[in-house]
Amino acid sequence: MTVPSRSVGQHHGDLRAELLRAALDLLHAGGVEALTLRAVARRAGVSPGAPYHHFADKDALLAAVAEDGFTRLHAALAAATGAPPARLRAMCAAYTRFALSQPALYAVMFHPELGQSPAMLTVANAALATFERLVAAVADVSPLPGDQDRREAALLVWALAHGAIVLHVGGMVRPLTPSLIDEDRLISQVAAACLGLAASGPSEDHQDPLAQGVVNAPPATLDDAFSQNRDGA
Amino acid sequence: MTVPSRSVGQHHGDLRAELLRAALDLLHAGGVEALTLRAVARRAGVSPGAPYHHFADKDALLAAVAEDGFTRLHAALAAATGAPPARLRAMCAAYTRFALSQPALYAVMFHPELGQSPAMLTVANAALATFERLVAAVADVSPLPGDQDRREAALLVWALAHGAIVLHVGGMVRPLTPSLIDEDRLISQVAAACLGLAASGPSEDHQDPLAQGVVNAPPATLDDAFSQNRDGA
DNA sequence: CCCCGTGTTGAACACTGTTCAACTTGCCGT
DNA sequence: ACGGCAAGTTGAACAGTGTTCAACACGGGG
Repeated sequence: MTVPSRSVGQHHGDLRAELLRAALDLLHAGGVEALTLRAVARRAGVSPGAPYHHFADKDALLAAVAEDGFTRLHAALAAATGAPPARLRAMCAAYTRFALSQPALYAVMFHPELGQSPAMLTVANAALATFERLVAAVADVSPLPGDQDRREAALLVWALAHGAIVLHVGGMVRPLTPSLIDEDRLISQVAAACLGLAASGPSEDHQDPLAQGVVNAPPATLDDAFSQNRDGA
Repeated sequence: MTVPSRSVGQHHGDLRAELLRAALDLLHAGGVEALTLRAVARRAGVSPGAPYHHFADKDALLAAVAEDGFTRLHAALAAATGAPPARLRAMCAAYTRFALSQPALYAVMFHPELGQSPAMLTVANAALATFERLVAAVADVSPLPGDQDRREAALLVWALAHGAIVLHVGGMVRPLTPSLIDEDRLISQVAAACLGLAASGPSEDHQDPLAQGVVNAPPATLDDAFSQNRDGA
């Protein structure tokens, strides 16, 4: 059988990794549309049919690229430190910075009609788990409104960050509000909004140190609306 | 000169509209990747080079499709009625329903590395203006936190809805939390979260009627705020 | 030593977006 | 009423894409 994961290959020493590297280079250089299978093979110095011995499909290559991206995103999120409330802000900043620093990779990761493997979803799930744990930590400080599930709250935090980033890099926001939202401001906006969304319990008793940013909404008390919506569904 | 917008064409009575219609049909039937320029021409019964006399590019066709989509989205948003807080919920529901009922069109509208024309951005801006006015109305009821700009608040509302929808239809959320988020639940979540995000002022004094049905809450008694928003527009 | 299987090639196929010379067709001026 | 003009359309072509496949090279095991 000779498990194929360790067969280093004859001609090029493990071509698979080199293909992934070439794909990332092309993605970083020329965007998503420059990431063609033939160009990847060309850049790796092999024939156009060679990648099919390492990836079943172009989508499989894309999925592998996305998986790698999610791994690095997970690491970037895990590197955000601090006490729970401030850490959520640091995490949102790390997330936004990751996406804005390599938007093409981010697009591949999240626009995956182009390739979406179970392995990729596993890593994506791990990244979400980081968010989820953090939202749970924030919820310990100021409890989540109603009986809102922490995973759903984390999902909403993720959705807000993702939506803001996608609208921004997709060129939707910038022409709408020219020069009003730059990158740093976007980071602050997302971080502040995520904080307000994740932990929207009463907090005027303890002044959080997170209240110093650009916008930073003081949390409110809409718990009843949330909870009443929750039990109805 | 004979302004070309009214030349109905010789062979087919205005082919441009028929091409757009064919594109929408293909989009609805087979998704984004089925929307090929040749297939559009095939479905309209013309040769593959014919569309180039009505659209400069494939991206121009896509942009026209997106523009039409934004027009219909704008109409759907404007059709959401009710007093400000409940109306924001109805609007989120209308938005989510629009996106979920035709996800391929929504993808074309918002993933526009494929075609993005000034006309399309104008219509998109109009749709955002609807959100913005509504957020302003909600802000009149319960003021926005801090000195947060209303346009930015509307953008964040939009970002949250967009992110949740994209993660949902992109298959990111479903496999992560299987069978936990269905469409109705997503609508409720987005609506509730948008409400919490847009108007995060104290609200325990007046029990909002927005806390009941999933969509289309009966109107409340906050018309003054709404009218105040209306005359401003 | 030869054989065998993995890895690779390069040519092929069907398809895409795009261009262009030639042709058709309706409208307008004279 | 007729000829000409310009817009509309065609169908073939080109480059480039994803994908497949018979043939070939090269390593290690008998």
